[in-house]
Amino acid sequence: MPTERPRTTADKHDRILDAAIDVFAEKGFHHARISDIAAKAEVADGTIYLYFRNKDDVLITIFEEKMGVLIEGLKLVLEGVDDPLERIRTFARYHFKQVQDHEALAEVLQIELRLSNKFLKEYRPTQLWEYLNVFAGIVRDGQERGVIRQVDTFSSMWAFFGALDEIAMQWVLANKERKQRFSLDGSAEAVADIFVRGMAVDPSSLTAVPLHPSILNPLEPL
Amino acid sequence: MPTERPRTTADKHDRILDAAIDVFAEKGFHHARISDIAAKAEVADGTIYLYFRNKDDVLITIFEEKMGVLIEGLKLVLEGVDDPLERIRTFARYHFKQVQDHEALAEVLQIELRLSNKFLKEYRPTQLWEYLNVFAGIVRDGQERGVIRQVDTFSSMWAFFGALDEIAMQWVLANKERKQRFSLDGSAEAVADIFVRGMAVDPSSLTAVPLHPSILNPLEPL
Amino acid sequence: MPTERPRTTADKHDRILDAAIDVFAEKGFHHARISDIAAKAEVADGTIYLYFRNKDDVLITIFEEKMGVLIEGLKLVLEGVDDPLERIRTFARYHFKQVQDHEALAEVLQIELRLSNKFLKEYRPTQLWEYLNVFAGIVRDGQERGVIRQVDTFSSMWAFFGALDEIAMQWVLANKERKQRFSLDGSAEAVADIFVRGMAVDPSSLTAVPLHPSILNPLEPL
Amino acid sequence: MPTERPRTTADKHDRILDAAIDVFAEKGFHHARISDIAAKAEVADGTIYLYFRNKDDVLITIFEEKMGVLIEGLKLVLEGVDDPLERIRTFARYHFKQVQDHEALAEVLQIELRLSNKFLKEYRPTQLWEYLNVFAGIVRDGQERGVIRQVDTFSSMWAFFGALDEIAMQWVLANKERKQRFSLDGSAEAVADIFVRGMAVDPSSLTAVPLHPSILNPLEPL
DNA sequence: AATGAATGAGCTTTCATTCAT
DNA sequence: AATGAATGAAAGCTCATTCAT
Repeated sequence: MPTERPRTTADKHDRILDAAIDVFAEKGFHHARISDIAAKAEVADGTIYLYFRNKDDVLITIFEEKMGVLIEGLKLVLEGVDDPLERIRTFARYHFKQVQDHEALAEVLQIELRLSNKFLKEYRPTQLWEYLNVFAGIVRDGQERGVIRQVDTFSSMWAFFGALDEIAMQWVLANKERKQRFSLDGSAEAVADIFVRGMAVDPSSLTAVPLHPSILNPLEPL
Repeated sequence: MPTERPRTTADKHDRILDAAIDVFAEKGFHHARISDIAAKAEVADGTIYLYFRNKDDVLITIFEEKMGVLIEGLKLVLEGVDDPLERIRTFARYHFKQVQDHEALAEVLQIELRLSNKFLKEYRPTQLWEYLNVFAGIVRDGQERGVIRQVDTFSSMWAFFGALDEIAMQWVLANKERKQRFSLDGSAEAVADIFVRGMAVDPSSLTAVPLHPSILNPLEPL
Repeated sequence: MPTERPRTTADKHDRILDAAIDVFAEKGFHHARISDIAAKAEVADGTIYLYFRNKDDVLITIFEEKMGVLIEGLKLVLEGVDDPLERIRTFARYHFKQVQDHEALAEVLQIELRLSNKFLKEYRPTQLWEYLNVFAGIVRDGQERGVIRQVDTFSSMWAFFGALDEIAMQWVLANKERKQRFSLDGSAEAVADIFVRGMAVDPSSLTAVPLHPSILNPLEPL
Repeated sequence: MPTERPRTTADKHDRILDAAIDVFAEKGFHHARISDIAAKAEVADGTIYLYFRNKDDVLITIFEEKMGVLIEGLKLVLEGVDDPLERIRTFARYHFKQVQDHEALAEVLQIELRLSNKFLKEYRPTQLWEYLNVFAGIVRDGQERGVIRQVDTFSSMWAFFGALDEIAMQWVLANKERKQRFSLDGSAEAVADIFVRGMAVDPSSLTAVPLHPSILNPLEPL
């Protein structure tokens, strides 16, 4: 099976994926050529087909493997937090932290991923569901503990992810100059605050969070 | 300029656009051929280039014109509502109502639009900003009236849109069988409730909204 | 017959031809669009087809009509010259004078005419043969009068025309700056001198023509 | 760079070029399809783009490479001739010999080359200038030796080339039947004789060349 | 006679994928 | 396992020409 990583040359698999992330981020999935990826990974074009079924498979593998790492990391940071409401804030902070730390990957996961019809129409993004399931778990736990309202799990988890995702996309799409005035940290607090208060049983008990304006001129199109 | 509608044959412009919405929704932007659109619109391939510069222009025009209509409609329904918090609920209901009533258009606006690199990387979606500006206006008004907290406008508006958009995408991507068990109406209330409570100055005054589970098996991947 | 000029609107025929000369000269035959010609002639695209069979016909008509005028003019200037050798010089001077006075037309006749496969492979340029026949007549007359050697008529007439044509093409292709340093008048004398001496029975009787260098840096490619 | 010949498959480059010469000669540059050339060269369409940038590049490469060979050959035959006036005759004979020996190539160089706007308006035919420079060199040498008059180098070299070129074109354009009655050898002597006598310091010393009529009915249009 | 909107045939070029070495 | 030359399908766009008005 070509997708399975040959042990002896494990680094080629990763070199191709890393090259693909850069090329996809720079040119977009559809304009990225296999030969671009091959050149950047310093392998022959044909070699890519020893490790991946096709171009779509490269994209999907990026998604699977990188999401796997993200989920691992997410679970790790959540281990250190007990309060369900605080865990929601931690989730939001973690999400934006990863976007900032892995900008090219973020661009691919945010944007280019959607460029693959294969992905949107045939592929079932299992890993995305697992990522969301972590949120659903927090909510269920909070409900059992009586600190989170009986909100609709499906709607709230997709709403939460959609909120994070959309803001991340705005950040990814922002140019350099605008990025400097764009505080993802501020956005993390703002979004988390809305969801925490919106889902808490007793929002009045929450300490007021000072306003962290995420960006100047919020209504000026990018 | 080819994009300008010749007065004498006004309907061809619209016929092409409507055909394009259907074809884009069915095949996706990249797999849709100009000849598919032409055939569905019952015009010659070349005729499309009398009305639009190129394939991208067809997509962008769909966006511009249809978003314009949506914004008009949104403003209209909001005119009948005074309370800022209730206006937020109205916004969410309107958004999902449109998705349900114009499914093919929704699919294009949700998904295919993003397939165009042109759109994401060069085009500035002014109309989207105007759509969001309506939400920002509600928030500012609510803050002046003292019913909405001093939330970060930029983060909250994109979070709100991202939440609506993501749920709408899940609905659009759902198959028939799953769509039947998927209540967008329920989602509208759920999402609106989170944002209203999350941004309200005094959430405790709000009547408890009964849970409308939007979907069964929330965690079963589509 | 569409090529026949309708008497009532004679000017449209000419306006189209003149517009076509300019457009062909500027863009080249193959890159010139019928709509370009129509726009410049201030008529509708379809109108051109009332006067000409097709695009090729426009080019061929330019050739036929304009060559006709050139032949008329050539015969006129030759009427005033008796000596066969001097008539050859007059021919050369006339040829280059026309090129200079009708630059766009020259460009079309020199270059664009050859772009039409129709012209080169199917069309018989009768008018060109008549133009050359004038030269052949001069040669025959000179031979009868005993001042011109028994040269091969066919070779000498095409050689003469080729010499004039090639130099004219270099002038037409030259840019502005180079054209200023390029004396077609000088070239006329130089070429005529070679042919006159080359074909004269008694070249030693000819007065030496002072050198008129036609251009500086003769070997610097255009 | 695709134009650079990969060493391992050297013959494909030449096979494509030779196929292109035949196809261009038969159909003309504009009507020749890449797929025609590919079929004749027995390669895939795409393969052509591994060796050439585009269709224009195929034509230009034909010109560059074949002219290079012609220049080599010209210099070679001239090496064996010392007298400048005789070298001019040798040049003319060589030119027409090549036209006869490489008819398809001649047709492309004569005619189709001019069909490419790229060639005439952007490309600088350096090799053509080098070809002419050989003639200029003969003239300068003859002038130093005192056997050639102080003729204008630029005018005389283009006139000489134009004369050869025009007669070659008439031969190329002639049909089979007419070609049989068309003696390029006779034309070579006739043209050379005019130029030699026209440029010689002392034409009277030259032995009279017997008339070789190049063609019957010189004035009957092809 | 004149218009110009509409037609649709036609073709270069790209690039994911294959496979002989 | 690795290479990279070769393949060939696929489609957006142009523009000469037509014809209803």
